[in-house]
Amino acid sequence: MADIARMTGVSISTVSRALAGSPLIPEATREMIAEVARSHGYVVNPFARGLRMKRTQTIGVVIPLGHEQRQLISDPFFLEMLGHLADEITLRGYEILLSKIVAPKPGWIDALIQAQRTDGLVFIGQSDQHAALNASAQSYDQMVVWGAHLPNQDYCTVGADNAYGGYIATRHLIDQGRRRIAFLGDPSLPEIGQRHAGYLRACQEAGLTLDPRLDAPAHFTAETAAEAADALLASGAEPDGLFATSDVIAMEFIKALGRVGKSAPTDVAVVGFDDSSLAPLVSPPLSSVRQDLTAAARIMIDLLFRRIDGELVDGVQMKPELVVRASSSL
Amino acid sequence: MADIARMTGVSISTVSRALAGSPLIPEATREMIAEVARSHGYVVNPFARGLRMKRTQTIGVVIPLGHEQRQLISDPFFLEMLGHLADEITLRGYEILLSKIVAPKPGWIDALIQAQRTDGLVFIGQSDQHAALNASAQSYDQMVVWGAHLPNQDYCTVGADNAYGGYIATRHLIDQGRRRIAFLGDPSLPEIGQRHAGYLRACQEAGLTLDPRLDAPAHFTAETAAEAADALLASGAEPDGLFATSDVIAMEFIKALGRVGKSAPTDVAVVGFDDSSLAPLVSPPLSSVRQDLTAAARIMIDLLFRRIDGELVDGVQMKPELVVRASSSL
DNA sequence: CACCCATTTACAAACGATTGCAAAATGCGG
DNA sequence: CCGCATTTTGCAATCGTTTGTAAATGGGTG
Repeated sequence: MADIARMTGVSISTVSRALAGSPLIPEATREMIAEVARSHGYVVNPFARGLRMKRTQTIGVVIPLGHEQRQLISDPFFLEMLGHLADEITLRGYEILLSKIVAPKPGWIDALIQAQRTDGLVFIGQSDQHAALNASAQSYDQMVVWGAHLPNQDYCTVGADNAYGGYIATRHLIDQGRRRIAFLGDPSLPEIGQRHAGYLRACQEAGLTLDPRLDAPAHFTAETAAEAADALLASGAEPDGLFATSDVIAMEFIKALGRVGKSAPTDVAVVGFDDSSLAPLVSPPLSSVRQDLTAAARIMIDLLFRRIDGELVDGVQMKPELVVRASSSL
Repeated sequence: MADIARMTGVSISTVSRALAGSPLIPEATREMIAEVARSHGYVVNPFARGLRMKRTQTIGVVIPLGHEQRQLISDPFFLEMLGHLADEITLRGYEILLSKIVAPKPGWIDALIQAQRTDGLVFIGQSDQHAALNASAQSYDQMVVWGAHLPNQDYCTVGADNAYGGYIATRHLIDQGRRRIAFLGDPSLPEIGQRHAGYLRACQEAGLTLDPRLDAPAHFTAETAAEAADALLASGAEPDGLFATSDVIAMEFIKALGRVGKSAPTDVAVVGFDDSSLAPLVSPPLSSVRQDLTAAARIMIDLLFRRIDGELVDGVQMKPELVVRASSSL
């Protein structure tokens, strides 16, 4: 900056003010300085600026993977969400600091905050870190989390109405005449727990008596989902409908069906969750509960910036919708 | 840091040296200081540190999307690569600054460099930015690019041997008795161009005369791929084999086949590229050319750090392998 | 006890910006 | 041509570190 000052014959402070667009600098001087800076490829040093301003112009995007280290790799949901978040953050002239946290240690969120590298944090999913998020939210407001809204929760979440999503998916299966409806997912995760509750409510409303063997835990990775699907089919529970809590799990189940000589939707009608980009591509095309991730990302970043500005805005819950394709209707 | 110095009764410089692990500080003092810092949740301010050291402890990961804005969203390749890169970078104690560049403007790479926010750059793919990469590489060494190695190229690439990949895919189709082998992809992109060359070589070696209608351009997004697939099938070219340059394109083609009452592999044997996580999930399971992304990411980051240390290492080309599944063999 | 060498520690100058305050330049009426 | 109000500009402190250099400390020696 000293160089630019010398070249333009003004002082360093004038250059700084001109480049920052201060009203103290007349337009003519300002343009002249900007032009010299541009032609010499000069840009302000973000570290010096950050040091002085105590602002990083950076948003941290965090992908917490509790026990599911490989989830990131197999589930397109993360990339779709990440892409939309990146667009929204870039749009506001901020940079993105990405953190993939594979085995969270106690205090990991506080470490992220203490590091002072970001002006705010977005978490893509709560994973199994509800308690940690709650603890950190006590003293740090600049964070927004994608996920379920839980009772007694002190952090700001944006997410689909998971219970409703589980309800409409199950309800749709019942409307198709299915009676032995299975569930595949890991209800210990907050979002999945709520989808599970919606599933139970739909079953109860329809007066279905639940065979406990139909209610199977399954993790997010393709491998464990395949095992869970095989186990479900071998259990003798004989499902004729399935609500899977992700598209990847649903697809693994359909493959498992094939292994025992059955198919969807003839033998089992299948509904997934996320309506990820691969749902319409597979065969049979997969019915799925759709969340609007473009809107979700916009809302998350909007809320985050308002929180950064000191406004303690609340979270938002979005209504998902069911997209019916061939996997669930004959 | 001044606070920690006061608490421990030493000077600021001693604290700094202790926390940096300098050999000037005896172990006892050093542990004491570290303990006080830890218990008070103190960590050095990365901006002050970066300002003084001219080191950011950050690697920029860049996803250039030339004209294919939506590619990121539909192709799992990026997430798989990003996940592995993140692991490797985190392992070395560096942070990740993510940039998704949707419509590159002239000078965009230099802007990234000038911004001085990173110690080095990794590009996931060259997109159509070969010239820009070459230009920036003249004066900036700390970058590694995933993609094709081109003649007269001044930047460091890591990538699969695309020509070989195209060759083994096509060769496999020929071995299956197929004679009218189509190509779907956009050869104007460097990587795809090389895969195309491999395809042509395999066809020539087998003495196949190429119907130009079999050689169809197709972009990476699901929508444009679907159009290209429909066009190919409507052209009268009557392919009995297909080499698609991504799994998503291959899956779109298989869907298009279904729309005209045909199927894979009976009517057309299909091979994709990337062996992404969805390839084994779809039906029929998709044959695909596999690149080892775990190893690729490790190599890229390794080369990048050696370049940061001033060692002008060359790029690496990796041998891909064909994974045969049901889509290409009866 | 003075001297010297090795360890430890402290001082102070960068690093590259921003900004409150004061000084200089400008414009304008009298 | 002077004085005053109003722009413009510049000085210098500050942000939180690192690190070269110098000083202090401690423990043998002669």
